Amino acid sequence: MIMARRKIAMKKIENINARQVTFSKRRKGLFKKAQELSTLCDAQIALIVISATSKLFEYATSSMQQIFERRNRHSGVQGSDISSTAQQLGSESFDMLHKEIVDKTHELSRLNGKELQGLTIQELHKLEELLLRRWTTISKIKDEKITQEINSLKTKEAELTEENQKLKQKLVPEQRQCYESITSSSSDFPPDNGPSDTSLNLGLRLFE
Amino acid sequence: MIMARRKIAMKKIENINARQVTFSKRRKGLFKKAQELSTLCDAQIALIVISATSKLFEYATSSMQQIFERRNRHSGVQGSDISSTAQQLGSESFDMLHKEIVDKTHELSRLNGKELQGLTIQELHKLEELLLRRWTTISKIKDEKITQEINSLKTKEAELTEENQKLKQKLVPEQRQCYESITSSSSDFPPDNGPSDTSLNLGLRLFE
DNA sequence: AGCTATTGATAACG
DNA sequence: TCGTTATCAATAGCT
Repeated sequence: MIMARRKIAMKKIENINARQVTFSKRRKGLFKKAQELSTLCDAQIALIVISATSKLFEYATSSMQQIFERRNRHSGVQGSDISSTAQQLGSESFDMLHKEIVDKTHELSRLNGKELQGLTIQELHKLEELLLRRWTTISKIKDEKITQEINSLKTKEAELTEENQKLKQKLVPEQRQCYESITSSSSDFPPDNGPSDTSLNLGLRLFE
Repeated sequence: MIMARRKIAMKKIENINARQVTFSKRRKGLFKKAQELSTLCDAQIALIVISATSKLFEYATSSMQQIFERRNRHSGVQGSDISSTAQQLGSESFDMLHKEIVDKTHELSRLNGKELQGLTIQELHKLEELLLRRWTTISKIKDEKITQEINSLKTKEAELTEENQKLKQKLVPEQRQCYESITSSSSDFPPDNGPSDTSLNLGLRLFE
């Protein structure tokens, strides 16, 4: 590239002001290109840019956003049965991933210098891809399971709420009054905007 | 952008062949732009692209690697080394997995086939460790969130159940009977038959 | 921030 | 996939 009125050398722009301007312009262009590539070719993209002045800019397609999870959630939550289930799930996945990596490594070891240099690099790339794919797969499966779990709980909640309503209707007015407060507190629940989202939506979203 | 002989609509290219070609060209262009931006403006950049067919491509400046290595070391505590401006600007726990993959890949790429077999294996082991650590971290964060969500739902459920019981006690025996079935059905939960396995097995085989 | 002269990127085709 | 080329897009230098 390099363009317009005149070419510029492909080296660091020394003039601070000019560099700043170029950074702004090119950064914008880069992000646009990234977004277009993802749209046109259905690719998953993550892009992080940090300026010389340490300003951070990032872009990620939704599928990549999962990975941008933030850790600002501190839960003081004790392990429920479900919690341990989740942990278990994690361990299992972990073990499988680990096993795959070990196997792969051993297999590569067996190649034992017989292979070309290029092939080794190739294998490395394969491994790398494999790992990423593994991670993605596991992550996805986990999400699905979690979503199921949560939906199940929500369904149950709905059932209970409904039963609740029915029961209340059976009560005489005087009795019902005793429970008014409880009722209202439990019926205004987190706005159920499409089940399952809560835990999966915290990615950042740029370009949307 | 959109260019050349004719403009193209900014939507997914349906023709598979054309999409593949465009992906190749644009990806190349995008990486070039990224490289130029980093050179001209002394910016730190990490870029990961995954094609619709799950092929992985990435680019990262070396300075980016250092930053993330440092950040990863402190990944345990959120506010520890956040004195740096870059981290203040948000996304402090940004995509460590992908970042590390990128870093590692570049490191490995730099070996450029010249290295000994043993060293390659070493690198593989490093990569393995890295990925596992990343995966674990992310998995943990997610589990925490999930646990929170689920516990919240469970609390709600308990409240409703309790209220339910109270309401039932207010009913005369004949009425109560009508709801016996509902109660029991909603309390026994989906058979949690060994979570996660089925779906985790669809992994690809190695060296396919 | 805007404005253009230029150069760069690339869609269509071979 | 690779090369060519007509066009469109990005942007360097100025204001």
